[in-house]
Amino acid sequence: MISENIEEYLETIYKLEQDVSPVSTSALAKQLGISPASVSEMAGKLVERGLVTREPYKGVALTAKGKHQALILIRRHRLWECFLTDVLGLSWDQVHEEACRLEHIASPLVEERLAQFLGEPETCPHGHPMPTADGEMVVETGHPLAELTAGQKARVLRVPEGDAVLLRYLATLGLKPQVTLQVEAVSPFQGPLTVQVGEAQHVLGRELASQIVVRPL
Amino acid sequence: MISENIEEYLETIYKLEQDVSPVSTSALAKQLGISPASVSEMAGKLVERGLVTREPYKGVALTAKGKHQALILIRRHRLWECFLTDVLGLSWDQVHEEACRLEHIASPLVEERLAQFLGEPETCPHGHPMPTADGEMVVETGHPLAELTAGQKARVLRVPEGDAVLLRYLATLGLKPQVTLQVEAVSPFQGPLTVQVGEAQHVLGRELASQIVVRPL
DNA sequence: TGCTATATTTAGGTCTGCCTAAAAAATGAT
DNA sequence: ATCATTTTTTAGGCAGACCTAAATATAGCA
Repeated sequence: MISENIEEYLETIYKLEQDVSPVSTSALAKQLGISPASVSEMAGKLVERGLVTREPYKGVALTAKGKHQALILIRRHRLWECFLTDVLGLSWDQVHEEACRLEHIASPLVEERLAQFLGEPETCPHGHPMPTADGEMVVETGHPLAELTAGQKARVLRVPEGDAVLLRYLATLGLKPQVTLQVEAVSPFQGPLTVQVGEAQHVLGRELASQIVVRPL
Repeated sequence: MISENIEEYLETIYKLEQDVSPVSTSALAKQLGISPASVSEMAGKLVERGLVTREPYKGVALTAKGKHQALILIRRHRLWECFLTDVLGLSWDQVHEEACRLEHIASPLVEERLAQFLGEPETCPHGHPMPTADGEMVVETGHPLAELTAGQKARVLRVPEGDAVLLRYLATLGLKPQVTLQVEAVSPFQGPLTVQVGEAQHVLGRELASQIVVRPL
């Protein structure tokens, strides 16, 4: 009844809405890699189905129903990611793309059994929280690493999930969820941060550091 | 490059070709649950892609390329079936349908890792052989249970995979691959067979018995 | 052999989801 | 406040995969 396509829209709208709501046509088009015209057209269909509300020339926002759907999708996505890393041993930069396809497939039964088998994981391999089976999600509040000051210690909460190149780099630094680190120095004027991770010290660009969410200790 | 749709066609043609080749338009249409007209149209596209050969008004047959593709699909299908039963604990009547969707998703990497994780299974839960990663399959020769005579012992090789109702019934009889049985009696005039399975005796209609493939002992 | 019944193919149409190009609305800079 | 730029929407089209109805080919039987 809800096509894979529509599922992709819902998920993408959900993610973009974390930053700004409503989500503009162009932002959605860019993220989905299709033309704004197509998005505008599809927005109408999503409204018809009661999945989003729309303010013409402003953008779309998920309804409760749409949000619920999106969270179910995100749950399935993240469960598959856990499966692919923990069970099949894929690396964390490979699993997002695979899970993007698998998420549309899992029936509620498979979703439930998979969650049980994995031990009801609380986060995906990148540290993002697992929505519950009934479509609720609690996001642990944190701060971008870039906001810390010299001397502060913190634990990594989550890292971006979609950028494979970035993830491979973070893996070499040992910067993954649960790891604790200490900021050694913060260069002024949006300069890089020096952080201690385990035995090693690394210099991180401000742009990169702002994408890593941590909890100061 | 090859759509899910085309994958379904290839798989279905492969299965129907086990009985008769070339596969007629109407047989394919019936199996896929779509109109003969649509099949006829798609047959042309499959020819263009070099996946089948076609004799107008006769039917289609897989080329080497098409057959290879089909076997890869069947491998993925059966690997997912193993996963769903052995790992997630679904019953054998539930897994075919789920695997029909999953088979289109597995990348070669996931396929390989899944096979390793499952211990390179030789058959699916219904006893059908697993094609190799390079698209080869050896089918153990057997006989329909219906062909046995009274007194013969046999081991079950495989049962039909697609009919959930049938599978639930067979499960209650304990008639699954690897099980040994003995034919107690064969009623004449296409009548039922009486078979001993473990401690129990069951009466099987001839139609049912002809769908169960066994190896006489 | 000829005719009827069945199977197959062709023709024309629908729906989904994308596209480009053009029109309309909003934004922002002077 | 106006005008140029950007964003959004509308209009018209295309491809994939399905449909029904009509035309054509095959096959079985008298």
